[in-house]
Amino acid sequence: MRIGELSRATEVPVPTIKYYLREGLLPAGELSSPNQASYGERHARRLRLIRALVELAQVPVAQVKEILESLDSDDLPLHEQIGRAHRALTPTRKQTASEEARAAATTQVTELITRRGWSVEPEAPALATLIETVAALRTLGQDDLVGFLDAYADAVERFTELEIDAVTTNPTRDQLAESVVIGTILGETLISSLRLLAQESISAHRWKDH
Amino acid sequence: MRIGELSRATEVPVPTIKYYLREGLLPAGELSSPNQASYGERHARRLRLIRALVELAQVPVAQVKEILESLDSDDLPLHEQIGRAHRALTPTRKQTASEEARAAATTQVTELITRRGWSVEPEAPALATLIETVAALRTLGQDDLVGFLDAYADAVERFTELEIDAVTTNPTRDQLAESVVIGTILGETLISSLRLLAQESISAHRWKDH
DNA sequence: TGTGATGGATAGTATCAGTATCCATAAGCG
DNA sequence: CGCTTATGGATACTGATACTATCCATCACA
Repeated sequence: MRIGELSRATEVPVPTIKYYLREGLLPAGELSSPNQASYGERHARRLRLIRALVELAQVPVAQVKEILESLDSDDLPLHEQIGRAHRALTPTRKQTASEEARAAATTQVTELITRRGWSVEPEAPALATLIETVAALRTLGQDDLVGFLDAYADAVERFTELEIDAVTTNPTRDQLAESVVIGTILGETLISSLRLLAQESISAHRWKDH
Repeated sequence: MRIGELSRATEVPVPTIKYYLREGLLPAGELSSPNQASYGERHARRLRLIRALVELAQVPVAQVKEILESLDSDDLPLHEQIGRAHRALTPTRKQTASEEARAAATTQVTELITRRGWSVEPEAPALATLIETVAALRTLGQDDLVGFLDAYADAVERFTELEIDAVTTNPTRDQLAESVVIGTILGETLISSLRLLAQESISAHRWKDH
């Protein structure tokens, strides 16, 4: 495949493909002469993955790069690969909450994690986000939602188990890692749109009269 | 409160507050003279909400504006207010999937919705996202994840009911609408960080040896 | 009376995700 | 063989977003 065919096969414009090549998201094609390269099915597959992450899941290009790098480093233990992808997905946010709000939230989240028996490294980026979110909800006067932390955790635990079961059926390690990453990211898009639909449907019934 | 005090109270820089004023995210203070305005607790509250949405939930400023406008239009029925906020949250995405992948996904999603008895308008933006996501998962060879659509929907339905119950305890309509919006948006941040933590924890146990 | 803050307007900046342009070369066609 | 079109690689440009910075004519307050 030359670049034009790759473009037609994936519906990604040629200049965009060139951009991804420049940025190192897509490995270079095999050069047959200084200005002639050929791309294979692997490239098409990778390109489709990039588009799904960038367009659908709105993952920034720089993060997509890190995620793909973690996928490509199959010398790492699987758990470490997943950890890297997670880190790429959770940008270090500015701390929004006040000192004391954060302290309270930290205690609450830590207790939640102990209660559930989760093993989480203290540096996990998602932990910081969770703490900031709980603190923000408190500050915004939404304490009742915070009261549902356990209910959320229940639900989340349940489908995470399912996901991991599903994904474990993958024959090779490579495919396994890729499935986990796709599942993590597109799964989120899936959940969030399902949630919006559920909300609309339930709220329509509940507040017909308001 | 003058702008400097508002800035100190919320830890938002003065130029940023001015920017939000310009963009119409924050209502102007009450002018006592041509260059002297005073802001109240309502402004501080609004500002904290803006920050939570922009920094924590990464909602683009333009969308935040629409969301706030829907909150402020309490002449609309509640369900319509929520619908507007939803629309602001789901940017119309480019269609990524191929014709036939989308057709298949549409059928599957429609069946899911019927099976669940959800009432969803066909123009709901989340619907389009859901369809594109299912199509993308298929294209990327993750059919097994698509098989879990019902399991996801179960979980999502369960906590959406809880949220709506919680939020319904709010005394006034204004507060109710605000709670729904905050719950929708920050709830998503909450769920996604819980999910990442659950994944790390489960994957650590499951793949110690990989 | 003068020092610092304020409202309002306008301009500038950094980052991001592409697009566009150029060029020397190569491939395919008649 | 010549001509058109495509290609790889480099560099430059663009439009959107979310602020920052600067200016200036007031204004409050010590």
